[in-house]
Amino acid sequence: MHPSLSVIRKRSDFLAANRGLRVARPGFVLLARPNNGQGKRYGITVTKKIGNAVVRNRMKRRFRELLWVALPESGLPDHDHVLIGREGGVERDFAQLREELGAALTRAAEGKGDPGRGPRKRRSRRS
RNA sequence: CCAGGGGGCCGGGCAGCCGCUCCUUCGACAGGCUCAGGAUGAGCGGGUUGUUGGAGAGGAAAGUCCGGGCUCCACGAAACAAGGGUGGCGGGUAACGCCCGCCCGGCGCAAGUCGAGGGAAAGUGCCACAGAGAGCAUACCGCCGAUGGCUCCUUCGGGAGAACAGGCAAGGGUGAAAGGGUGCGGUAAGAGCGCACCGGGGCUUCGGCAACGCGGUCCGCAUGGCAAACCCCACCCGGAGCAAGGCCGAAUAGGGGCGGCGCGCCAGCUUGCUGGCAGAUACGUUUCGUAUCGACCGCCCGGGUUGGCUGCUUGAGUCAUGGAGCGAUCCAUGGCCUAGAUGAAUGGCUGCCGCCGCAGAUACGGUCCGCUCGUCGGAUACCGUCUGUGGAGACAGAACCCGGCUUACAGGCCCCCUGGCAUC
Repeated sequence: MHPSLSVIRKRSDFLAANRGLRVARPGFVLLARPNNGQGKRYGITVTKKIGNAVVRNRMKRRFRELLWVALPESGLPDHDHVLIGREGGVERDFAQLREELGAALTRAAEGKGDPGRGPRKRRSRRS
């Protein structure tokens, strides 16, 4: 891994990223949010809706490769970057995904995100 | 060759570029700790980064259905009860609901395969629908009507008829199941009523560790099914799980205990310190002196949040050889070390080979035909071979570790067996 990168490990950070910039692309959704000077961090979310463990792991591995290449060059400094897998992301061409991620990062750096999902119903969690 | 049965194994390979995790060799960098100290130094331990060498998902890693190891908790021991599980017999095993062998029964020509396979005269309950009748069985259609009565005839001996009483359970019909089966005799018609064979039950010789089997003998033999309904019998089982459990340091808030038990007044200014007086405790034989203390401090213990380390991979391990056993499996000797991740590594991209289909080329090999039987001549694109092109690539990702079971699975390989056909 590139020395300037680190991994997001806390659930609360993932939830916080939801409130940041949001750029949607056919294979994935990019979330970006400032993190108070903790450097460039990344996280990957692939839900069970996408497929079984094999499919999910493969998607995570490909996304990780993409991020390792793209973030040191064009990532947003001191931001959390979260990639959310979407249906079709596994079959999508790798080079195409790379271009789309670059475009998404550029767009996020300009501060332009897609409209968010709007206020979600809060589900009260036990524990 | 065709059809079928059983068992075992594999489940892509090679290369290039860029990477990940864990060990390992040798450095570099900046900290830390300990020892010694004049500087220097010696040792330890991780972190970052480079470098040398190495390892890195499955047969089901899955479902989490059984059985164990390990850990903590509970508990005098044991028995009983409750609840759950298992259920032919013997063996294997750490153990099992697993495996092996055998027995019995069903299916199949056979190889084989399937079976929760203890108890139904201990008791309770259920047997829907259909059907006349379904558990102290029953009589709808039917059969008979010997016997008694009725009608008719009579040579007065009796005969014929209908089917009232009554007898029967063979045949039909219903059903998953109708109170042994087939046949002969028997009878008015029938019926284990009698007999033969088959089936069943009791007792028993012999064989077998046993389940059970072979035979003998007695009994004409009403007493069904469901126990995956309750139940009875025999045997087994404490609970929770690696987020188990153990350890470590720091910051912040802050609980308990012990000790200081005195918590005050005055002045100065740097506004929380200094000085003085009073005070408490200890010591010194005294009104005195010295030391310490002074509303928060010191020490110890405990809990919460977060992080790190450990548990963590050497184990009922695996391979080879030899031996015991029909086998599951066990024993001996020797070799080997074979993933340890934690928002979770074991990969990303590309090329070639291999697999399948289609098109084309080739008479080199197979194949077919002919004779002069040869290192022969001819035919043919069916197979091989070569070229091009298109496609398929399953089920599925370790999470403390083992033994099983179950379920999913593209394609492929090997061995054994059975039946049929052909040839010798």
